[in-house]
Amino acid sequence: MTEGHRSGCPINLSLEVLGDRWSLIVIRDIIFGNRRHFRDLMTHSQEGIASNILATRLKTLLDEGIITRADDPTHKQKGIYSLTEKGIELLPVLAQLSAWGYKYLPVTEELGIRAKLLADGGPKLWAEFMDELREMHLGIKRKSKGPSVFAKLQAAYEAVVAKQKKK
Amino acid sequence: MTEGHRSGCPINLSLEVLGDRWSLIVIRDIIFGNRRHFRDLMTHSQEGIASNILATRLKTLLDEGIITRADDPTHKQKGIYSLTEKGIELLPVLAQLSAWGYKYLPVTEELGIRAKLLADGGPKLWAEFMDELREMHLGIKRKSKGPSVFAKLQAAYEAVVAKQKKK
DNA sequence: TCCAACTGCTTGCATATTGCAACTGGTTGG
DNA sequence: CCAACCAGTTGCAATATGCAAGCAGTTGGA
Repeated sequence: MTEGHRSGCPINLSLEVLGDRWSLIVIRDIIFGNRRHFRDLMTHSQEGIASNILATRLKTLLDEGIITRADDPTHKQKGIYSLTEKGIELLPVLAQLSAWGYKYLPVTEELGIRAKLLADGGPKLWAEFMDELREMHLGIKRKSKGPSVFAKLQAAYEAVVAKQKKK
Repeated sequence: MTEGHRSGCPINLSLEVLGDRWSLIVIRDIIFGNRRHFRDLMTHSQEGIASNILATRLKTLLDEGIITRADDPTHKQKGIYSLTEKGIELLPVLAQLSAWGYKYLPVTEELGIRAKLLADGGPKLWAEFMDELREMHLGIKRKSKGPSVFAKLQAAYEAVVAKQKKK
């Protein structure tokens, strides 16, 4: 039942899967940056993840059923990584974690804006975003209600960056 | 501003503090098990944390202002660890993480019951619990509304354990 | 008064993980 | 045909983890 696990506690089991400095960073970039390829995740990472670490993380996320990998029809070597429902439901975890970080840690303005919008929007906004993720990653159509949460978060980020450049 | 940090992203900064296999386990035991002493945290841990690891984690949690340490008047060597407001506000993070683990990982019944109750109760229950934690750790009185969330979670856990023994 | 048990840790050492940089084998488009 | 791009792999040094034992002090009971 609990073979190989330290305990059957849900928090512990979650930490055994996600409790390191990189796994949730990868999930974050897939969700908020819509990065779907290996190179994309590696080179556009704010934190500069090393290729071997990215490779091992993607492997364990695959093994855990948090993401899937499909061949990209446009390029024989490219793989497309997608979130599963299990992966999509990590959004509330990321949202709470980012809300806490936003409140208590030295967040930069441009990288904090998404956290602020997510925290202000609350669970209702998260659910809407998760529906968009289901469309993007699982192909499940949703009733579109105007501009997507994804687009709004992205636009807010870019607006802050543009404002900073003017200074 | 961001000295020594990989990036100013709130998720990243949170992971730099909490992103390992043990930090949130310690917070969990303080919150849900009300373990306040070193030995208490060490010997009653479900996962069997080693003393050196516990010591380094407590030190970084102190440095980060997530917990505080006070001398125990009943024993010159004992220290009492308490949560700060910053630590108490990790409850929603733990709640989301445990909800995810409860849904997707091989949780045992007795250790999953708290996750279930927390998930069912939602943010309103979490807020109530956080008020109790403020009373227990910060000495901030609250208007008591009958049995505490802490007690209810503990009772539910013990009921499951008792039921299992009968079998 | 003495001693066993308990207190919060520290130390030494083996093993595992991380992080960096270079490299591999293959694909693609011009 | 070749430079640029693709998803990783490999080797190696530095760091972190995990285990067991030990330490200096405190406490409570006989």
